[in-house]
Amino acid sequence: MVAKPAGKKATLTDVAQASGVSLATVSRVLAHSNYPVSEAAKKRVLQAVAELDYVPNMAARALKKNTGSDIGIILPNISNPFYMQTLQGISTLAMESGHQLILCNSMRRAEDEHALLYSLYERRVLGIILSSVDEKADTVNSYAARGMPLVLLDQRLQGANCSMIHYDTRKGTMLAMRHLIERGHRRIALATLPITRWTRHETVAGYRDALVEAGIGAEDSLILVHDQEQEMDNGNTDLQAGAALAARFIREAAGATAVLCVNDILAFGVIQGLTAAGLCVPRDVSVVGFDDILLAAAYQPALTTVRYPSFEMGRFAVMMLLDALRSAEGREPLHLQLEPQLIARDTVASPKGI
Amino acid sequence: MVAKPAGKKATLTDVAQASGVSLATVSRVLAHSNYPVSEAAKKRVLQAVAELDYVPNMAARALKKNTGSDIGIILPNISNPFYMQTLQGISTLAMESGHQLILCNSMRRAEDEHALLYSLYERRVLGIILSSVDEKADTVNSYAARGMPLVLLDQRLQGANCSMIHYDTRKGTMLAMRHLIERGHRRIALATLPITRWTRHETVAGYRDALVEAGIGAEDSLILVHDQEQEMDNGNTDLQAGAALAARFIREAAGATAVLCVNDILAFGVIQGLTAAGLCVPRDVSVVGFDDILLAAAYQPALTTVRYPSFEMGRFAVMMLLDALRSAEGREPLHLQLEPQLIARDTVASPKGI
DNA sequence: AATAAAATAGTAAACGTTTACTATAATTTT
DNA sequence: AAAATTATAGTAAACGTTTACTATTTTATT
Repeated sequence: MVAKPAGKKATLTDVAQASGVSLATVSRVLAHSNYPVSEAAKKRVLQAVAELDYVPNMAARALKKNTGSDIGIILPNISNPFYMQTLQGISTLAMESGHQLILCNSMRRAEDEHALLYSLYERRVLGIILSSVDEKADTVNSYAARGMPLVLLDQRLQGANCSMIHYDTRKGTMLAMRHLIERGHRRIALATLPITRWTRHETVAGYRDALVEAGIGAEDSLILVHDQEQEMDNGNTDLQAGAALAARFIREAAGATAVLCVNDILAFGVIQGLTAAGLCVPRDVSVVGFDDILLAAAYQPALTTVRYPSFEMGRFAVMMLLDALRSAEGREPLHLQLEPQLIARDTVASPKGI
Repeated sequence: MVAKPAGKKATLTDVAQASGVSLATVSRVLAHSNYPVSEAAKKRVLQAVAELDYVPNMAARALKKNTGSDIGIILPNISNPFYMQTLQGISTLAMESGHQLILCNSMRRAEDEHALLYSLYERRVLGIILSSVDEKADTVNSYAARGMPLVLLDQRLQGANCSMIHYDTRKGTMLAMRHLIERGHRRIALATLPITRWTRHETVAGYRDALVEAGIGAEDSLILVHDQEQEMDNGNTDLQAGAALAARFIREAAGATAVLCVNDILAFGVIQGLTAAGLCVPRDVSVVGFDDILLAAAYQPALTTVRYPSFEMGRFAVMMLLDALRSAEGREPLHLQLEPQLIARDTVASPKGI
């Protein structure tokens, strides 16, 4: 409680001296070793600790034991509400299991991502949870080969030799498409961000599959991809991209009665753009999003969307990491796929005239 | 590039051996010391590093140099979009200045917060950015007295002996109130979460001040505080709290034409509750929020709110920390107050009949 | 009562760095 | 050309822990 004036911090040696026992005994008491120590000695040590305001030095411990207890996590963009939930899941489980989190932000730049991976490796983190912006698996594999446990978050990187966790995006997309088709929509647009990640490719595939399945046949002119550079990402860009895509929808997607948006924020942007142009959702155009972020339900009209269990994804990512740590060296990478769920709310209606 | 088979990781000694120079020379090359080393030696060292896939051990370095380079951050709830922006600001500046972030989640529990503070102290972080849920300043002060640089985020803790950064909440509240009053509102309710933190007290004070200023006079029956336990916070609670408060507004705030909500999410909840009860915003009731989260602009109707520069708050928090580190020991704690700004959008109208 | 096992305590050697010293060669300065 | 710097290299002592050994005492087992 009482703060020491200043000066150097007390060390184990100081405590040993003050309590009249050996260095080893002090260490045993303080590191909660299961080596037996008499109650008397324990008491004296604890008292000296309190008197000297001794605080263990984790760097020394980490050096000696040659292992930290931290988990590294690299995200491309912290301010995406979607990752927030995931981060909450990660943090919850990490804390429960006594690990601390080193949070890194790659800002969507592959070179920053590489630098961060390296610095996490330097720190000897236990493992790394990564949502990579690198489209090649080389870097990731080089760390995997060095024995660093890695979990790829929300993606499936071709040729990557590590565990991955992601959603069944194709299925999710089909869920959304069927929902629209069942309500009578035939011309359905897809509003998407650049198709780089695997998950986006899956979305496009699911979109086409559903169209074919329904006997409508795919028509790529209805795939609206937002090409604009996403340099400075202040989190606002998805919203703006949505508005821009709404404009293109009106111009280019003649006769389309519905639009599928690859995430909820994008959907909000689209709805905003549509509304600004005098169109009414869902009367004139139906809209479906992805993710089911917290605000999807609060939106007016409440957003119909495909729910991905983002909190759970975070928890599972940590679980996979811990599991990889427990089991011996040679463990096969795990692939986990989480199930999507359609949440029908108020942005979908039957097209006019039906 | 090439991964080593397995085995122990290479150390400085290994590199020294492989390159035929001394340990000291290797260290000098690798730690970017300004001690002169011949080009020839440097080259040989670098080559050996590549061959052995040597990676420095940060724990050893931290031990020897007796200082880490990490910044700790403790938030009560990561999944609040408001903190997200702040976190982005923190992370951006931290990264620019070469620091890593240890992210901790106190889950709104004071005892967890204490444990986290201790473990950050154990790690010898450079400083801590804290949004405390503890209403006493004792714990914080004990770390401040031990010389740990601390920045309190988004709050002003009475008697705390450390730097703080927060918004001018009272002014922000008055801004919002004046906006409503100017448009003819006379009976204005305040929808708030439990009044624990200093910032909430300021809100209430600002609310009363504005009412008095306008010659209306404060009437506490229009202050609606959501008392419910906020045990498990999945981020959804503010939304639900808002809906609950909307119900109370309708029951208890007879004749009120507007409601001020202490954050945007709460405002969304209130609007939802109001709408569900058949009331129209802003025709029947005007609503104002606080924070201006990303989605406030995208909401339908777009939310009128008081913007707090949350991204900047994050940046400033890191700046204050770095500043405290640069300047010698005895530095007075800083108090920084950020200016609010009213963002007039579509949830405020003149009351009916005017 | 003798022996084996467990409990308790201490000594000293790591862990992988950085850096204060010391030492020598190369370069300036006078 | 001698003296004073400067550049370069090496040795060895920390930094604050943990833990393998060794040594002693206590307790349990026969």
